[in-house]
Amino acid sequence: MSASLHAIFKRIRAEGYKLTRPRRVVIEVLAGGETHMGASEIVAAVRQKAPDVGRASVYRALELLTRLGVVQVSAMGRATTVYMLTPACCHHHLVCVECRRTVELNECALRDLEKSLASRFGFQVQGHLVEIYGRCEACQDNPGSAPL
Amino acid sequence: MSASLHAIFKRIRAEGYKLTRPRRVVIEVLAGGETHMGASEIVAAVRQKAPDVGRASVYRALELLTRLGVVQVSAMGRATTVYMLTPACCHHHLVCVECRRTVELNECALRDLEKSLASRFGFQVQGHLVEIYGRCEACQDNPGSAPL
DNA sequence: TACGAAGTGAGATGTTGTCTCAATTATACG
DNA sequence: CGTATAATTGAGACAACATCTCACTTCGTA
Repeated sequence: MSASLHAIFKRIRAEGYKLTRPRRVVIEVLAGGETHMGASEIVAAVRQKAPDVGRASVYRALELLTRLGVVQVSAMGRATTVYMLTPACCHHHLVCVECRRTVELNECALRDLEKSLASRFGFQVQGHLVEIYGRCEACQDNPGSAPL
Repeated sequence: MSASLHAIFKRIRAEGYKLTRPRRVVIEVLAGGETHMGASEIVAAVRQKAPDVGRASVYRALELLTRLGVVQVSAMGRATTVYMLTPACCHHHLVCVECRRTVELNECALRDLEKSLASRFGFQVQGHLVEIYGRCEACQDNPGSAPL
């Protein structure tokens, strides 16, 4: 699914950051849980594995991991941010704007684009996220019935 | 840039929703401001044009407009959601994870994919958003110096 | 023009994210 | 293998962001 935990740990050290308990546990939680989790879910899961880890450290870990490209943040088409480990291979989301149900795709239309960006803008690409918004089959008939 | 305001207003009525003052002003603000705005910016701008509009109505309008595909929400690679009018044509973001500076692209690698999704999943595509994460040229040398 | 449903404003409430600072800990080095 | 030290942490205050409730207003229809 994504890079092995070991590889991620190594990466953190290689970038000059310490591999601390909060960081380790956050990564483990993200790797073991749903494909994408809300902040509160992550905090809860982390504190179940390691009750002495503070909330702030979870956010700080997510911040760092996002900067390193290990974690991606998405609004999933609404004003609720979710976090996920950056998938090793390309990964698109089909997000229903009514019910928020999500289909994950494993195809990629962007490999070539990504390469050209590096040379044209001097941009160091870490990964990308594609979100396609619309209504899933179920919600085309009864819009406005979103569960949340 | 995006569909004309008039077309959006028509669309709201066509979907059976009322074209109210808060909704009109939110759309005008999004059309007139930066390409993407934070929630608080939008609220401030709306209240400048129409001081009697409540905060909740701004959020409600954004919610509706998102469901209609008129507005898109993005986390811009971090835990801060921004809102923008859905661009008429394809629109990619290059988001720097260090400083959050953003480059906008006007090319599209997804037209074909989008079509095939409609038939394969019965998904009614409204639009898509591509976010490519990495470090911009300036931030490759001094990571960790993000302004926010 | 009057009616009814949809939408609204205000502010309480809930959630999410950030900050500060003394105490702790991971790593490099002797 | 200890020790120095700079990075990191935990707790909880704080701030920002988002949602909810409910009495009142307004849009669109007839």
